[in-house]
Amino acid sequence: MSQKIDPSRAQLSDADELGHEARSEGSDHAALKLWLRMLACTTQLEDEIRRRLRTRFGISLPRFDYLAQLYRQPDGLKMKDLSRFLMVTGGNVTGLTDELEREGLVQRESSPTDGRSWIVRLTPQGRDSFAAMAQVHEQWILELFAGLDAKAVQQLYGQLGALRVNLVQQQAVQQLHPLEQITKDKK
Amino acid sequence: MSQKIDPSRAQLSDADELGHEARSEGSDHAALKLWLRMLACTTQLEDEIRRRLRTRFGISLPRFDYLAQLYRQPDGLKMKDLSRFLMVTGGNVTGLTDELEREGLVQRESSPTDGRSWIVRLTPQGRDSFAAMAQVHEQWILELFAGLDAKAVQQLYGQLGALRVNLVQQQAVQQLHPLEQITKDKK
DNA sequence: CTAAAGTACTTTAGAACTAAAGTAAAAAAG
DNA sequence: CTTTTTTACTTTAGTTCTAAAGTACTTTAG
Repeated sequence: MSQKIDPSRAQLSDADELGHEARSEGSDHAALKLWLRMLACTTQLEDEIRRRLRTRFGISLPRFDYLAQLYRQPDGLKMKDLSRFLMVTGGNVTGLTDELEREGLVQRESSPTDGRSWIVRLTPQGRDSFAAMAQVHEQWILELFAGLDAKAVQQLYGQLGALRVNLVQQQAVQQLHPLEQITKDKK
Repeated sequence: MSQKIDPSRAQLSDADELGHEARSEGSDHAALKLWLRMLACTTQLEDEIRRRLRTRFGISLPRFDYLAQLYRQPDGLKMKDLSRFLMVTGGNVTGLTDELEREGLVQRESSPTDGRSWIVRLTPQGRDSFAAMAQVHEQWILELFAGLDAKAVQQLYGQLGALRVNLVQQQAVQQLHPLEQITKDKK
């Protein structure tokens, strides 16, 4: 039997917890509380999406992200660039590429200009598979964010942007998710 | 040499990217873009905190979360409850407990009422260690969120709360982070 | 009571990563 | 040129998790 925890029973009831939280305005620790709530929301969403990708398409989130990155690069990408875009180590990209190549979704081609590099590219099958998944994926997101109206979405987006500017300045670190690039391009 | 990626060079420049994002209001895919930005912010913050905990205190984020959960339970917790609160499997709690016990930060005691259960509790050393770490941790959060003023923090907090209500309703899933409970209790 | 079902923890195998070292090609420095 | 350094990928060992099965105790139903 699985040991996967049942989050529905975790901790106190929704109403109770949310009640407490609603009353905590003006108290100290505001930034810490915000951070912990952000973390909880994101973790929960990510786990749910990971679960759906697994059960519906039999694919892991890291592989989905990998394919998303290649999807917008018809000419393929060097593995080094994939590693940068996905923010993972080169060793990880090697392993993912091995698996996805074995499954026929991507292919390695040796670079004509650099004997050290591989160019990785979606196969036609990989392109079709990802296109189908991306469409369903976006529907899931719309559904999971249905609790927020358009105005709240825009506000959140803007505030998180400000947060990110601060992080970038502090850490000289910045990274976009592959799908964010896709949506940007679509206008 | 390490292969850890250098996110400062990843993708396009900050100004370029953020410029594009600023212009994307009113476009389609708003929820998807919000989600991807949330994910990017949270991942970045989490990685940074993980890194700081590692270099400053030599502790992993999962262990920090584990200690945070016990910190507010002077009478200890059953491992089963720890597993629920931390949203990880029982096998994971077994492993973490083994390590933290070996390091002298927590101790197992057999439950007087249930022969199957262990009660896990911080040792005095564990309590002192965590208290010191938690204080520094909160300073880090204040610093990383310095880009947001008090009003923005409250707005974000509220909007994420609404998002969470929706998630809870959809999934019957709900979970608080251990530190969020701590701050709630402190008033 | 006793059998069946459930629960708490542990163990095992495996997935998805990282850091660090290894190999080979390219670029830079002399 | 030739040497040194850097770069692109791979390999290896180790970490942190999960799912599933195993063990032992407890609860429930007859």
